[in-house]
Amino acid sequence: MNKIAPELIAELKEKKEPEKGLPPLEIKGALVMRFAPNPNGPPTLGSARGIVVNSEYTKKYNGKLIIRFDDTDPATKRPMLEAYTWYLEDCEWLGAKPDEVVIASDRIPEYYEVAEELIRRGGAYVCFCEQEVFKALKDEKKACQHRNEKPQKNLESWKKMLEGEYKEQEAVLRIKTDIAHKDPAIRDWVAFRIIKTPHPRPEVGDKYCVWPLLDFEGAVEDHLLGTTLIIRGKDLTDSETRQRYVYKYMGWTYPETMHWGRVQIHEFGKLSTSGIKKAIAEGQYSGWDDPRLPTIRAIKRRGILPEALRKFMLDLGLGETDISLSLDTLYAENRKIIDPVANRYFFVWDPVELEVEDAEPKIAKAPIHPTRGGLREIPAGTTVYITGNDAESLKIGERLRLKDLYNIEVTDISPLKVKFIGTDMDLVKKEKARIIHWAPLDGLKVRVLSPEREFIGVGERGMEKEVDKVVQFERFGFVRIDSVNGDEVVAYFTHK
RNA sequence: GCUCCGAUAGUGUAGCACGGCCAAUCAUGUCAGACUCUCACUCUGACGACUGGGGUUCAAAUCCCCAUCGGAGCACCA
Repeated sequence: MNKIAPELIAELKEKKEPEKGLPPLEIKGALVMRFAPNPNGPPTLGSARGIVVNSEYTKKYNGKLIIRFDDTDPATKRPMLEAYTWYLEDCEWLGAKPDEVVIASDRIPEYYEVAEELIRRGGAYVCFCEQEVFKALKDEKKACQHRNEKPQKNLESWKKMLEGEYKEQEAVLRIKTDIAHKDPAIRDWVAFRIIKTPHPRPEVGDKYCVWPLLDFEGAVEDHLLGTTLIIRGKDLTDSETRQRYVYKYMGWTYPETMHWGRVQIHEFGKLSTSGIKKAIAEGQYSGWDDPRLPTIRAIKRRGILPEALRKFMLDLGLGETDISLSLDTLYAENRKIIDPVANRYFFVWDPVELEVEDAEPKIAKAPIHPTRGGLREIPAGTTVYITGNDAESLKIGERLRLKDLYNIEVTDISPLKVKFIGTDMDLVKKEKARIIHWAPLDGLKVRVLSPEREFIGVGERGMEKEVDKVVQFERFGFVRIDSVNGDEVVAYFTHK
Protein backbone atom coordinates (compact mmCIF):
# COMPACT_ATOMS: atom_id res chain seq x y z
CA MET A 1 0.00 0.00 0.00
CA ASN A 2 2.76 2.34 0.97
CA LYS A 3 4.49 1.64 -2.31
CA ILE A 4 1.50 1.77 -4.56
CA ALA A 5 -0.14 4.85 -3.21
CA PRO A 6 1.88 6.74 -0.63
CA GLU A 7 -0.24 9.82 -1.15
CA LEU A 8 -3.31 7.90 -0.04
CA ILE A 9 -1.70 7.01 3.25
CA ALA A 10 -0.60 10.57 3.74
CA GLU A 11 -4.12 11.68 3.07
CA LEU A 12 -5.56 9.23 5.55
CA LYS A 13 -3.20 10.47 8.19
CA GLU A 14 -4.01 14.06 7.47
CA LYS A 15 -7.68 13.46 7.78
CA LYS A 16 -7.27 11.94 11.19
CA GLU A 17 -4.89 14.51 12.61
CA PRO A 18 -7.15 17.57 12.95
CA GLU A 19 -9.46 15.50 15.13
CA LYS A 20 -7.10 15.73 18.05
CA GLY A 21 -5.43 18.58 19.84
CA LEU A 22 -6.18 22.23 19.51
CA PRO A 23 -9.07 23.66 17.58
CA PRO A 24 -8.10 25.51 14.41
CA LEU A 25 -7.88 29.27 14.57
CA GLU A 26 -9.38 31.83 12.27
CA ILE A 27 -6.56 34.26 11.81
CA LYS A 28 -7.12 37.59 10.16
CA GLY A 29 -3.64 39.06 10.15
CA ALA A 30 -0.40 38.22 11.89
CA LEU A 31 -0.58 36.17 15.05
CA VAL A 32 1.09 37.51 18.16
CA MET A 33 0.66 35.63 21.41
CA ARG A 34 2.14 35.88 24.82
CA PHE A 35 2.65 33.73 27.81
CA ALA A 36 2.64 35.87 30.93
CA PRO A 37 3.72 34.26 34.19
CA ASN A 38 4.62 35.81 37.48
CA PRO A 39 8.09 34.45 38.22
CA ASN A 40 7.42 33.93 41.90
CA GLY A 41 8.41 30.29 41.55
CA PRO A 42 9.47 27.92 38.81
CA PRO A 43 7.03 26.89 36.09
CA THR A 44 4.67 24.09 37.00
CA LEU A 45 2.57 21.63 35.07
CA GLY A 46 -0.08 24.34 35.01
CA SER A 47 2.32 26.79 33.38
CA ALA A 48 3.25 24.11 30.89
CA ARG A 49 -0.23 24.22 29.42
CA GLY A 50 0.11 27.92 28.73
CA ILE A 51 3.58 27.57 27.33
CA VAL A 52 2.73 24.64 25.11
CA VAL A 53 -0.59 25.89 23.77
CA ASN A 54 0.74 29.35 22.96
CA SER A 55 3.81 27.96 21.31
CA GLU A 56 1.84 25.40 19.35
CA TYR A 57 -0.41 28.04 17.85
CA THR A 58 2.40 30.40 17.02
CA LYS A 59 4.29 27.55 15.38
CA LYS A 60 1.30 26.41 13.42
CA TYR A 61 0.30 29.84 12.18
CA ASN A 62 3.74 31.30 11.84
CA GLY A 63 3.14 33.77 14.63
CA LYS A 64 5.27 35.43 17.22
CA LEU A 65 5.61 34.11 20.76
CA ILE A 66 6.41 36.45 23.60
CA ILE A 67 7.11 35.59 27.19
CA ARG A 68 6.23 38.42 29.48
CA PHE A 69 7.08 38.39 33.14
CA ASP A 70 4.22 39.96 35.05
CA ASP A 71 6.36 40.80 38.02
CA THR A 72 4.66 43.93 39.27
CA ASP A 73 4.05 42.84 42.81
CA PRO A 74 7.23 43.15 44.86
CA ALA A 75 5.43 42.32 48.10
CA THR A 76 2.59 39.78 48.16
CA LYS A 77 3.64 37.62 45.24
CA ARG A 78 7.23 38.59 45.30
CA PRO A 79 9.18 37.43 42.26
CA MET A 80 12.06 35.02 42.68
CA LEU A 81 15.21 35.99 40.85
CA GLU A 82 16.16 32.46 39.74
CA ALA A 83 12.67 31.88 38.37
CA TYR A 84 13.18 34.25 35.44
CA THR A 85 15.93 31.97 34.17
CA TRP A 86 14.02 28.84 35.04
CA TYR A 87 11.10 29.94 32.92
CA LEU A 88 13.33 30.56 29.94
CA GLU A 89 15.10 27.23 30.41
CA ASP A 90 11.91 25.27 30.79
CA CYS A 91 10.28 26.99 27.81
CA GLU A 92 13.21 26.03 25.67
CA TRP A 93 13.14 22.49 27.00
CA LEU A 94 9.48 22.33 26.07
CA GLY A 95 10.29 23.41 22.55
CA ALA A 96 8.76 26.82 23.11
CA LYS A 97 11.64 29.22 22.83
CA PRO A 98 10.08 32.69 22.84
CA ASP A 99 10.80 35.20 20.09
CA GLU A 100 10.80 38.00 22.58
CA VAL A 101 11.23 38.36 26.33
CA VAL A 102 9.62 41.23 28.18
CA ILE A 103 9.89 42.06 31.84
CA ALA A 104 7.12 44.25 33.14
CA SER A 105 9.18 45.73 35.93
CA ASP A 106 11.45 47.20 33.26
CA ARG A 107 8.60 49.05 31.66
CA ILE A 108 7.00 50.91 34.54
CA PRO A 109 7.54 54.37 32.97
CA GLU A 110 5.46 53.34 29.99
CA TYR A 111 2.61 52.33 32.24
CA TYR A 112 2.89 55.68 34.02
CA GLU A 113 2.58 57.44 30.70
CA VAL A 114 -0.64 55.66 29.87
CA ALA A 115 -1.94 56.33 33.35
CA GLU A 116 -1.30 60.02 32.98
CA GLU A 117 -3.03 60.13 29.64
CA LEU A 118 -5.99 58.32 31.11
CA ILE A 119 -6.23 60.84 33.91
CA ARG A 120 -6.15 63.66 31.38
CA ARG A 121 -8.93 62.04 29.44
CA GLY A 122 -10.99 61.63 32.58
CA GLY A 123 -10.73 57.85 32.52
CA ALA A 124 -8.90 57.47 35.80
CA TYR A 125 -8.82 59.17 39.18
CA VAL A 126 -6.84 59.06 42.35
CA CYS A 127 -8.95 57.65 45.14
CA PHE A 128 -8.20 58.17 48.79
CA CYS A 129 -10.98 56.01 50.16
CA GLU A 130 -10.17 53.29 52.60
CA GLN A 131 -10.72 49.87 51.11
CA GLU A 132 -13.79 49.02 53.18
CA VAL A 133 -15.35 52.40 52.60
CA PHE A 134 -14.99 52.10 48.87
CA LYS A 135 -16.28 48.56 48.84
CA ALA A 136 -19.39 49.59 50.74
CA LEU A 137 -20.08 52.41 48.29
CA LYS A 138 -19.35 50.20 45.32
CA ASP A 139 -21.74 47.52 46.50
CA GLU A 140 -24.41 50.23 46.63
CA LYS A 141 -23.46 51.40 43.14
CA LYS A 142 -22.47 54.75 44.60
CA ALA A 143 -19.55 56.88 43.50
CA CYS A 144 -17.09 58.19 46.07
CA GLN A 145 -16.20 61.85 46.43
CA HIS A 146 -12.93 61.43 44.51
CA ARG A 147 -14.58 60.12 41.41
CA ASN A 148 -15.66 63.53 40.18
CA GLU A 149 -12.39 65.32 40.82
CA LYS A 150 -11.11 67.35 37.86
CA PRO A 151 -8.33 65.80 35.78
CA GLN A 152 -6.02 68.64 36.79
CA LYS A 153 -6.45 67.84 40.46
CA ASN A 154 -6.02 64.13 39.78
CA LEU A 155 -2.82 64.79 37.91
CA GLU A 156 -1.44 66.64 40.89
CA SER A 157 -2.39 63.82 43.23
CA TRP A 158 -0.89 61.28 40.83
CA LYS A 159 2.41 63.19 40.78
CA LYS A 160 2.44 63.16 44.55
CA MET A 161 1.82 59.44 44.53
CA LEU A 162 4.77 58.92 42.25
CA GLU A 163 6.97 61.13 44.35
CA GLY A 164 6.23 59.00 47.38
CA GLU A 165 4.30 61.57 49.34
CA TYR A 166 1.63 59.10 50.35
CA LYS A 167 1.90 56.03 52.47
CA GLU A 168 0.90 52.56 51.32
CA GLN A 169 -2.88 52.15 51.38
CA GLU A 170 -3.37 55.90 51.35
CA ALA A 171 -4.12 56.37 47.68
CA VAL A 172 -4.79 54.33 44.56
CA LEU A 173 -5.44 55.10 40.94
CA ARG A 174 -8.79 53.78 39.79
CA ILE A 175 -10.09 53.28 36.30
CA LYS A 176 -13.45 54.93 35.85
CA THR A 177 -15.83 52.29 34.50
CA ASP A 178 -19.52 52.23 35.28
CA ILE A 179 -20.10 52.51 38.99
CA ALA A 180 -23.53 50.97 38.53
CA HIS A 181 -22.31 48.12 36.31
CA LYS A 182 -24.46 45.09 36.99
CA ASP A 183 -21.38 43.03 37.71
CA PRO A 184 -19.76 44.37 40.87
CA ALA A 185 -16.43 42.98 39.72
CA ILE A 186 -16.24 45.62 37.03
CA ARG A 187 -16.95 48.78 39.00
CA ASP A 188 -14.05 51.25 39.15
CA TRP A 189 -11.15 48.89 39.57
CA VAL A 190 -7.72 49.70 40.93
CA ALA A 191 -4.97 50.20 38.38
CA PHE A 192 -2.09 51.34 40.61
CA ARG A 193 -1.29 51.08 44.29
CA ILE A 194 1.59 52.17 46.48
CA ILE A 195 4.14 49.56 47.53
CA LYS A 196 7.26 50.66 49.31
CA THR A 197 8.91 47.24 49.41
CA PRO A 198 11.79 47.30 46.93
CA HIS A 199 11.59 45.03 43.92
CA PRO A 200 13.87 41.97 44.10
CA ARG A 201 15.50 42.73 40.77
CA PRO A 202 18.59 44.82 41.42
CA GLU A 203 17.97 46.74 38.17
CA VAL A 204 14.73 47.98 39.65
CA GLY A 205 15.16 47.96 43.41
CA ASP A 206 13.45 50.94 45.03
CA LYS A 207 13.11 52.95 41.83
CA TYR A 208 9.32 52.94 42.06
CA CYS A 209 6.78 53.04 44.83
CA VAL A 210 3.71 53.00 42.62
CA TRP A 211 3.01 49.66 40.99
CA PRO A 212 0.36 48.66 38.46
CA LEU A 213 -1.96 45.75 39.10
CA LEU A 214 -2.21 42.88 36.66
CA ASP A 215 -5.26 44.13 34.82
CA PHE A 216 -3.64 47.43 34.03
CA GLU A 217 -0.16 46.18 33.31
CA GLY A 218 -1.53 43.43 31.12
CA ALA A 219 -3.86 45.76 29.29
CA VAL A 220 -1.09 48.16 28.38
CA GLU A 221 1.42 45.47 27.55
CA ASP A 222 -0.90 43.56 25.30
CA HIS A 223 -1.38 46.74 23.34
CA LEU A 224 2.30 47.67 23.26
CA LEU A 225 3.31 44.17 22.23
CA GLY A 226 0.70 44.02 19.52
CA THR A 227 -0.85 40.88 20.98
CA THR A 228 -3.59 39.60 18.70
CA LEU A 229 -4.76 36.57 20.64
CA ILE A 230 -4.79 36.01 24.37
CA ILE A 231 -5.36 32.58 25.81
CA ARG A 232 -5.64 32.49 29.56
CA GLY A 233 -7.37 30.84 32.45
CA LYS A 234 -11.05 31.54 32.91
CA ASP A 235 -10.29 33.08 36.28
CA LEU A 236 -9.31 36.06 34.17
CA THR A 237 -12.48 36.33 32.11
CA ASP A 238 -13.59 39.45 33.93
CA SER A 239 -10.27 41.05 33.14
CA GLU A 240 -11.37 41.51 29.60
CA THR A 241 -14.41 43.55 30.56
CA ARG A 242 -12.30 45.66 32.89
CA GLN A 243 -9.47 46.16 30.46
CA ARG A 244 -11.77 47.13 27.65
CA TYR A 245 -12.44 50.41 29.46
CA VAL A 246 -8.76 51.29 29.16
CA TYR A 247 -8.80 50.33 25.50
CA LYS A 248 -11.86 52.43 24.88
CA TYR A 249 -10.38 55.55 26.54
CA MET A 250 -7.16 55.11 24.61
CA GLY A 251 -8.77 54.17 21.32
CA TRP A 252 -6.99 50.83 21.09
CA THR A 253 -8.24 47.54 19.68
CA TYR A 254 -8.66 44.71 22.10
CA PRO A 255 -7.08 41.34 21.17
CA GLU A 256 -9.13 38.19 20.63
CA THR A 257 -9.44 36.08 23.74
CA MET A 258 -9.91 32.44 24.64
CA HIS A 259 -10.11 30.84 28.04
CA TRP A 260 -9.58 27.49 29.61
CA GLY A 261 -10.76 26.02 32.88
CA ARG A 262 -8.81 25.09 35.94
CA VAL A 263 -6.62 22.03 35.79
CA GLN A 264 -6.15 19.85 38.78
CA ILE A 265 -3.93 16.83 38.86
CA HIS A 266 -4.91 13.94 41.12
CA GLU A 267 -1.38 13.07 42.06
CA PHE A 268 -0.58 16.54 43.29
CA GLY A 269 -3.85 17.88 44.62
CA LYS A 270 -3.88 21.53 45.48
CA LEU A 271 -0.34 22.80 45.79
CA SER A 272 0.21 26.52 45.53
CA THR A 273 3.51 28.07 44.62
CA SER A 274 3.66 29.90 47.90
CA GLY A 275 2.75 26.75 49.79
CA ILE A 276 5.52 24.80 48.11
CA LYS A 277 7.97 27.59 48.78
CA LYS A 278 7.19 27.38 52.46
CA ALA A 279 7.41 23.58 52.54
CA ILE A 280 10.80 23.67 50.85
CA ALA A 281 12.06 26.18 53.38
CA GLU A 282 10.87 23.89 56.13
CA GLY A 283 12.70 20.98 54.60
CA GLN A 284 9.65 18.92 53.60
CA TYR A 285 10.91 18.83 50.04
CA SER A 286 14.48 18.60 48.87
CA GLY A 287 14.01 21.51 46.46
CA TRP A 288 11.95 22.71 43.55
CA ASP A 289 12.81 19.56 41.63
CA ASP A 290 11.76 17.14 44.34
CA PRO A 291 10.00 14.28 42.51
CA ARG A 292 6.86 14.81 44.54
CA LEU A 293 6.36 18.31 43.16
CA PRO A 294 4.41 19.35 40.07
CA THR A 295 7.12 21.60 38.73
CA ILE A 296 8.51 21.20 35.25
CA ARG A 297 11.95 20.85 36.76
CA ALA A 298 10.79 17.85 38.77
CA ILE A 299 9.06 16.27 35.80
CA LYS A 300 12.16 16.77 33.71
CA ARG A 301 14.37 15.24 36.35
CA ARG A 302 12.12 12.23 36.52
CA GLY A 303 12.68 11.50 32.87
CA ILE A 304 9.50 12.72 31.28
CA LEU A 305 10.33 13.90 27.79
CA PRO A 306 9.17 17.28 26.52
CA GLU A 307 7.45 15.68 23.54
CA ALA A 308 5.27 13.64 25.86
CA LEU A 309 4.39 16.62 28.00
CA ARG A 310 3.55 18.68 24.92
CA LYS A 311 1.27 16.03 23.52
CA PHE A 312 -0.38 15.55 26.88
CA MET A 313 -1.12 19.27 27.16
CA LEU A 314 -2.29 19.66 23.58
CA ASP A 315 -4.66 16.73 23.86
CA LEU A 316 -6.50 18.56 26.60
CA GLY A 317 -7.77 20.97 23.99
CA LEU A 318 -9.23 24.28 25.03
CA GLY A 319 -12.29 23.61 27.14
CA GLU A 320 -13.72 26.02 29.64
CA THR A 321 -14.68 23.17 31.91
CA ASP A 322 -12.53 22.58 34.94
CA ILE A 323 -10.68 19.36 34.58
CA SER A 324 -9.19 16.98 37.02
CA LEU A 325 -6.79 14.53 35.52
CA SER A 326 -4.38 11.83 36.34
CA LEU A 327 -0.82 11.62 35.16
CA ASP A 328 -1.44 8.12 33.74
CA THR A 329 -2.05 9.56 30.32
CA LEU A 330 1.18 11.53 30.46
CA TYR A 331 3.01 8.39 31.50
CA ALA A 332 1.46 6.44 28.65
CA GLU A 333 2.63 9.08 26.16
CA ASN A 334 6.08 9.06 27.65
CA ARG A 335 6.28 5.28 27.65
CA LYS A 336 5.53 5.18 23.94
CA ILE A 337 8.57 7.35 23.29
CA ILE A 338 10.89 5.82 25.83
CA ASP A 339 10.20 2.12 25.62
CA PRO A 340 11.81 1.62 22.21
CA VAL A 341 15.05 3.30 23.28
CA ALA A 342 15.47 2.62 26.99
CA ASN A 343 18.11 0.04 27.83
CA ARG A 344 17.22 -2.68 30.29
CA TYR A 345 18.93 -3.38 33.58
CA PHE A 346 18.37 -5.41 36.70
CA PHE A 347 17.72 -3.55 39.91
CA VAL A 348 16.87 -5.38 43.10
CA TRP A 349 15.19 -3.38 45.83
CA ASP A 350 14.99 -4.39 49.47
CA PRO A 351 17.63 -6.98 48.52
CA VAL A 352 17.82 -10.45 50.05
CA GLU A 353 20.85 -12.67 49.58
CA LEU A 354 20.16 -15.97 47.92
CA GLU A 355 22.76 -18.69 48.04
CA VAL A 356 22.26 -21.21 45.29
CA GLU A 357 23.38 -24.72 46.22
CA ASP A 358 25.22 -26.67 43.53
CA ALA A 359 25.51 -23.60 41.29
CA GLU A 360 28.61 -22.72 39.34
CA PRO A 361 29.64 -19.10 38.82
CA LYS A 362 28.38 -18.00 35.43
CA ILE A 363 28.21 -14.95 33.25
CA ALA A 364 24.61 -14.19 32.37
CA LYS A 365 23.93 -12.80 28.93
CA ALA A 366 20.83 -10.72 28.71
CA PRO A 367 19.47 -8.52 25.95
CA ILE A 368 20.11 -4.82 26.40
CA HIS A 369 16.74 -4.28 24.82
CA PRO A 370 14.11 -6.89 23.97
CA THR A 371 13.77 -6.01 20.31
CA ARG A 372 16.75 -3.93 19.40
CA GLY A 373 19.31 -6.65 20.05
CA GLY A 374 22.68 -6.50 21.76
CA LEU A 375 23.68 -8.32 24.90
CA ARG A 376 24.84 -7.23 28.30
CA GLU A 377 26.95 -9.50 30.49
CA ILE A 378 26.34 -9.91 34.18
CA PRO A 379 28.81 -12.06 36.12
CA ALA A 380 26.95 -14.06 38.74
CA GLY A 381 28.56 -15.93 41.61
CA THR A 382 26.83 -18.71 43.47
CA THR A 383 25.06 -16.15 45.61
CA VAL A 384 22.88 -13.38 44.16
CA TYR A 385 20.42 -10.80 45.39
CA ILE A 386 16.72 -11.01 44.77
CA THR A 387 14.09 -8.51 45.84
CA GLY A 388 12.52 -8.82 49.24
CA ASN A 389 8.98 -9.21 47.93
CA ASP A 390 10.04 -12.01 45.56
CA ALA A 391 11.83 -13.75 48.43
CA GLU A 392 8.75 -13.55 50.61
CA SER A 393 6.52 -15.04 47.97
CA LEU A 394 8.58 -18.22 47.50
CA LYS A 395 7.14 -21.57 48.52
CA ILE A 396 8.90 -24.81 49.32
CA GLY A 397 9.24 -26.97 46.24
CA GLU A 398 8.64 -24.09 43.84
CA ARG A 399 10.79 -24.20 40.74
CA LEU A 400 11.58 -20.92 39.09
CA ARG A 401 14.07 -19.18 36.90
CA LEU A 402 16.50 -16.42 37.58
CA LYS A 403 16.14 -14.42 34.43
CA ASP A 404 18.84 -15.05 31.82
CA LEU A 405 20.76 -17.16 34.33
CA TYR A 406 19.54 -20.57 35.45
CA ASN A 407 16.75 -22.44 37.21
CA ILE A 408 16.40 -23.01 40.90
CA GLU A 409 14.20 -24.94 43.28
CA VAL A 410 13.22 -23.76 46.72
CA THR A 411 14.24 -26.33 49.32
CA ASP A 412 13.41 -24.38 52.45
CA ILE A 413 11.98 -21.03 53.35
CA SER A 414 13.19 -20.27 56.87
CA PRO A 415 15.94 -19.83 56.36
CA LEU A 416 15.53 -19.50 52.62
CA LYS A 417 17.38 -22.22 50.72
CA VAL A 418 17.44 -22.93 47.03
CA LYS A 419 19.35 -25.27 44.77
CA PHE A 420 20.49 -25.18 41.19
CA ILE A 421 18.40 -27.38 38.92
CA GLY A 422 19.66 -26.64 35.46
CA THR A 423 19.61 -24.03 32.75
CA ASP A 424 16.94 -25.37 30.46
CA MET A 425 14.25 -22.95 29.26
CA ASP A 426 11.79 -25.83 29.16
CA LEU A 427 11.12 -25.18 32.81
CA VAL A 428 9.55 -21.90 31.85
CA LYS A 429 7.99 -23.08 28.61
CA LYS A 430 6.51 -26.35 29.83
CA GLU A 431 6.03 -25.84 33.55
CA LYS A 432 5.20 -22.16 33.21
CA ALA A 433 7.63 -21.42 35.98
CA ARG A 434 7.98 -17.86 37.22
CA ILE A 435 10.89 -15.75 36.12
CA ILE A 436 12.36 -13.35 38.58
CA HIS A 437 15.25 -10.97 38.21
CA TRP A 438 18.33 -10.70 40.38
CA ALA A 439 21.50 -8.72 40.90
CA PRO A 440 25.11 -9.76 41.45
CA LEU A 441 26.71 -9.49 44.88
CA ASP A 442 29.25 -6.98 43.66
CA GLY A 443 26.67 -4.76 41.95
CA LEU A 444 26.22 -1.05 42.26
CA LYS A 445 24.42 0.56 45.16
CA VAL A 446 21.30 2.10 43.72
CA ARG A 447 18.90 4.57 45.23
CA VAL A 448 15.67 5.30 43.42
CA LEU A 449 13.64 8.36 44.37
CA SER A 450 9.99 8.11 43.54
CA PRO A 451 7.04 10.25 44.57
CA GLU A 452 5.85 7.53 46.94
CA ARG A 453 9.00 6.28 48.55
CA GLU A 454 12.70 5.80 48.23
CA PHE A 455 13.99 2.43 47.05
CA ILE A 456 17.43 1.27 48.07
CA GLY A 457 19.01 -1.74 46.51
CA VAL A 458 21.56 -3.23 44.17
CA GLY A 459 21.82 -2.94 40.42
CA GLU A 460 23.93 -4.53 37.75
CA ARG A 461 26.92 -2.71 36.37
CA GLY A 462 26.57 -0.84 33.10
CA MET A 463 23.85 1.55 34.17
CA GLU A 464 26.47 3.93 35.46
CA LYS A 465 27.17 4.85 31.84
CA GLU A 466 23.60 5.99 31.33
CA VAL A 467 23.66 9.22 33.29
CA ASP A 468 20.83 11.53 32.27
CA LYS A 469 19.25 8.74 30.23
CA VAL A 470 16.03 6.93 30.91
CA VAL A 471 16.44 3.19 31.30
CA GLN A 472 14.12 0.44 32.37
CA PHE A 473 14.73 -1.52 35.52
CA GLU A 474 13.10 -4.79 34.57
CA ARG A 475 10.01 -5.67 36.57
CA PHE A 476 10.30 -2.31 38.31
CA GLY A 477 9.72 0.50 35.87
CA PHE A 478 11.46 3.27 33.99
CA VAL A 479 13.91 5.52 35.76
CA ARG A 480 16.20 8.33 34.81
CA ILE A 481 19.78 7.85 35.95
CA ASP A 482 20.39 11.09 37.74
CA SER A 483 23.92 10.83 39.07
CA VAL A 484 26.74 8.40 39.72
CA ASN A 485 29.18 8.72 42.52
CA GLY A 486 31.75 5.92 42.54
CA ASP A 487 29.75 2.74 43.04
CA GLU A 488 26.59 4.57 43.97
CA VAL A 489 23.86 5.42 41.53
CA VAL A 490 20.94 7.75 42.14
CA ALA A 491 17.96 7.34 39.87
CA TYR A 492 14.60 9.09 39.67
CA PHE A 493 11.53 6.99 39.09
CA THR A 494 9.77 7.91 35.85
CA HIS A 495 6.78 5.59 35.75
CA LYS A 496 5.87 1.92 35.43
C1' G B 1 -25.76 38.37 48.07
C1' C B 2 -24.44 40.27 42.93
C1' U B 3 -22.26 38.85 38.03
C1' C B 4 -20.35 35.52 34.49
C1' C B 5 -19.23 30.62 32.65
C1' G B 6 -19.52 25.40 32.08
C1' A B 7 -21.86 20.11 32.13
C1' U B 8 -20.35 13.67 26.64
C1' A B 9 -17.81 6.65 29.64
C1' G B 10 -13.32 6.09 35.78
C1' U B 11 -10.30 10.22 33.39
C1' G B 12 -9.43 13.56 29.24
C1' U B 13 -11.42 14.56 24.48
C1' A B 14 -14.24 14.71 19.25
C1' G B 15 -19.12 15.94 17.66
C1' C B 16 -22.69 21.18 19.15
C1' A B 17 -21.72 27.69 15.11
C1' C B 18 -25.35 25.11 9.77
C1' G B 19 -30.63 19.40 14.11
C1' G B 20 -30.96 13.73 10.54
C1' C B 21 -24.93 10.22 8.15
C1' C B 22 -24.23 9.66 16.47
C1' A B 23 -27.03 2.49 18.54
C1' A B 24 -21.67 8.96 19.57
C1' U B 25 -14.75 9.65 18.06
C1' C B 26 -9.96 9.05 19.82
C1' A B 27 -6.73 8.40 23.89
C1' U B 28 -6.02 6.70 28.66
C1' G B 29 -7.91 3.25 32.30
C1' U B 30 -9.93 -1.57 33.89
C1' C B 31 -10.73 -6.85 32.74
C1' A B 32 -9.68 -11.15 29.64
C1' G B 33 -6.59 -13.52 26.00
C1' A B 34 -2.15 -13.87 22.57
C1' C B 35 3.13 -12.77 22.31
C1' U B 36 7.46 -12.40 25.38
C1' C B 37 13.58 -15.41 29.47
C1' U B 38 10.35 -8.20 32.66
C1' C B 39 4.62 -7.37 36.23
C1' A B 40 7.40 -3.41 30.10
C1' C B 41 6.22 -3.19 24.86
C1' U B 42 3.03 -5.05 20.96
C1' C B 43 -1.52 -7.39 19.30
C1' U B 44 -6.84 -9.08 19.93
C1' G B 45 -11.36 -8.67 22.43
C1' A B 46 -14.57 -6.86 26.23
C1' C B 47 -16.28 -2.76 29.63
C1' G B 48 -17.94 2.14 29.74
C1' A B 49 -21.08 8.47 28.47
C1' C B 50 -24.80 12.60 25.81
C1' U B 51 -26.72 15.71 34.26
C1' G B 52 -32.40 15.75 34.91
C1' G B 53 -37.14 17.64 33.27
C1' G B 54 -40.01 20.20 29.84
C1' G B 55 -40.51 22.59 24.88
C1' U B 56 -39.70 23.33 19.29
C1' U B 57 -39.46 19.59 15.24
C1' C B 58 -41.15 14.36 10.98
C1' A B 59 -36.22 14.22 13.57
C1' A B 60 -32.34 16.92 19.30
C1' A B 61 -25.86 15.28 22.25
C1' U B 62 -26.71 19.47 18.87
C1' C B 63 -31.88 24.78 19.26
C1' C B 64 -35.10 27.16 23.58
C1' C B 65 -36.70 27.21 28.86
C1' C B 66 -36.36 25.48 33.89
C1' A B 67 -33.89 22.66 37.57
C1' U B 68 -29.54 20.43 39.55
C1' C B 69 -24.47 20.20 40.01
C1' G B 70 -19.62 22.32 39.28
C1' G B 71 -16.26 26.54 38.61
C1' A B 72 -14.75 31.70 38.45
C1' G B 73 -14.92 37.05 39.60
C1' C B 74 -16.81 40.90 43.11
C1' A B 75 -8.51 42.32 46.32
C1' C B 76 -4.35 48.23 47.09
C1' C B 77 -2.67 38.93 44.34
C1' A B 78 -1.16 37.09 39.76
